[in-house]
Amino acid sequence: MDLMTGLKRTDYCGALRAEDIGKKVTVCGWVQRQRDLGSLIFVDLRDRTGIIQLAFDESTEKEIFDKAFTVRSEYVLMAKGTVRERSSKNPDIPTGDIEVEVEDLRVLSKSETPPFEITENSQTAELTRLKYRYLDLRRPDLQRNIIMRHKIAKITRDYFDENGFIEIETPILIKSTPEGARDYLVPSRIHKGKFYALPQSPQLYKQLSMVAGFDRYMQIARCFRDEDLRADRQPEFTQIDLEMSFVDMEDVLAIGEGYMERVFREALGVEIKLPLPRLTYKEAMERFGSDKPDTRYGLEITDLTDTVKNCGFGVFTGAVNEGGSVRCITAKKAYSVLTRKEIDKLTDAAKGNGAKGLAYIRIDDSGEYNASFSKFMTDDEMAAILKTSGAEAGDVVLIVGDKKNSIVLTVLGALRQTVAKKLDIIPDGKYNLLWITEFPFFDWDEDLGQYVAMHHPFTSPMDECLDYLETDKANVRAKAYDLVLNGIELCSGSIRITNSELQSRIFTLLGLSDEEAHAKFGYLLDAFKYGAPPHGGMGIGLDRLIMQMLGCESLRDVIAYPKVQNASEPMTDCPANVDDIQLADLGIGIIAANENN
RNA sequence: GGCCCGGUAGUUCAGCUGGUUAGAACGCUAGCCUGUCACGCUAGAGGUCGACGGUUCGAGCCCGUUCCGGGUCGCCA
Repeated sequence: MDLMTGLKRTDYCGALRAEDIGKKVTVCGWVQRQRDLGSLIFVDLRDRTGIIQLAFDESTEKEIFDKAFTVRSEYVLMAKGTVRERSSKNPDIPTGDIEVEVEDLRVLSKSETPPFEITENSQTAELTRLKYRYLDLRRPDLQRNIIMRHKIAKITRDYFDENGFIEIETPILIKSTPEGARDYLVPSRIHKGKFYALPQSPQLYKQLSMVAGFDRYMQIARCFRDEDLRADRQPEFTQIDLEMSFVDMEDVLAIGEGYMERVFREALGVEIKLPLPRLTYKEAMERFGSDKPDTRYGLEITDLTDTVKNCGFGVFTGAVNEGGSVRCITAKKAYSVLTRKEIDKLTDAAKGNGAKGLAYIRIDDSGEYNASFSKFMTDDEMAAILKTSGAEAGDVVLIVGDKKNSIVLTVLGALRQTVAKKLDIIPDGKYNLLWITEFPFFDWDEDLGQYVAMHHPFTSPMDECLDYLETDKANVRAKAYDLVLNGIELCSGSIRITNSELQSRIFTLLGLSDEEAHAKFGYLLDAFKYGAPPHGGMGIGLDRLIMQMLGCESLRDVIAYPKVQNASEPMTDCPANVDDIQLADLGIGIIAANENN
């Protein structure tokens, strides 16, 4: 007899309620726990909706009771019976008023003792959980996360569909364009020695879809980047990719904002106030020292350049005289937390970020201060710094000066985050979304010794910058925008270039000859000869969005089968060696095989 | 590639200044138990202390190398 013969599930475990008392039900799921009281056995049966208690009484159904006796954790059961009121209720679970008095029990599958308990908030090492990800995913918190992910994807498709977007699948095997992140390469059997690449994003295909006249495109697209991992970075990740024709930046931002409002409302019941705040890149850097500022807390950067430009401390005046600046953050009520020892740690971190050092003033609760540089300063000069920085009794001022403004700002930006965590001033349950606009078009690459595109070479410069593209590259700004959520870059996009003259000007500025440009992106440039509508778009990091919405600390908590830090997957043990026949088929030989492999 | 943190029963951890047979809790196994729900009680099994090498009369502990994991910088148009 087939295991399922004669039985059909009528209800999910967690869906049963007191209203169902008296109802004949059939439920199935996994054994959370079996409690054997002698001549009475209880089994908690779990499925994706929750837990229902099954009750077995030796005196009424001996044969079924004996079967229940053998049941162990994670056995798969199907049970038919009658819902009844419990004689002692459990107020801690939604089904705690009822239980199923079992009349037919089938063990559909046995289970070995699992390597860790299937419970919420597991303390088990993540590596162990990832080796047995199918068990880890049974845990209620991960079930919730993955189901929420489904829900968000559904809201996403609904929203963009209602706004006239067409979902188009773009290829996974594409041509490598070795710019930006490293590509994952896929060898070709038919064209030995040639390679496909996995897309870092569907960028060029979505622009081609605009040329093709689809007008509004979206895709929940898998993207691949062969770079090192972080808590918020996986080598393969999912992006809500979109592109719109006949629009300017405001239209794209409006669609993006509308999406955020919708997804937060429908998935979390959280209202996001529109329009979202905006900061230019320059403002964001000067106030927060970051192009993805966390605005849930203050601790903003103050410019001390004017205050210290004539002071007695050579480090400060030197920085100012060489065209740099001196700036600070003022940590309120930080005297007891930011001890000398802590500041030493911060100094090391600041040096790691490129600063020469870190100056500080610590003010105790009586207003007495102690500064790392006070012996170089007059009392008036110190007083001026305290006044500009807004420091009061109990505060700590952290000061960085450098001949390069970018170093001063990024170092203070990093300190700002570290100090906020140490002071524990970052509020929970807040979703601070904001746009960053007017990104620099060019970025100076120290290694290459030339300017490269900060966003990508198809990004349109701002109209007012067109006059000085060649003469003042450092000040050219782009029609590029990011959406930031609680200090994480959630989304990035731009208005694209559709004018071929401008595009070739840009390629020239990036040191790309016509031939090179054509070899790399010829199909796009050709396409633009046949009527390209003005267009722009963006990509929204779906994994990061879900991670933030659910308050998770790692992308691994919202991706069903994630990779670990060395880009491998512990469950399947990939990547793995392949046999020589496969390699021969592809015309590939391994040059530097690791001896340990 | 750099830096920081970690690796001891199945799981989470303790293990002193280097000193006898490496402990606890949970889980697991067996027995008892009629209203449990983290059931309770009794007994039991379970360890290459990540690996290799060194110092030492003696190493879980000290040193070196290495592997693995986490975080981060570089990197991520």
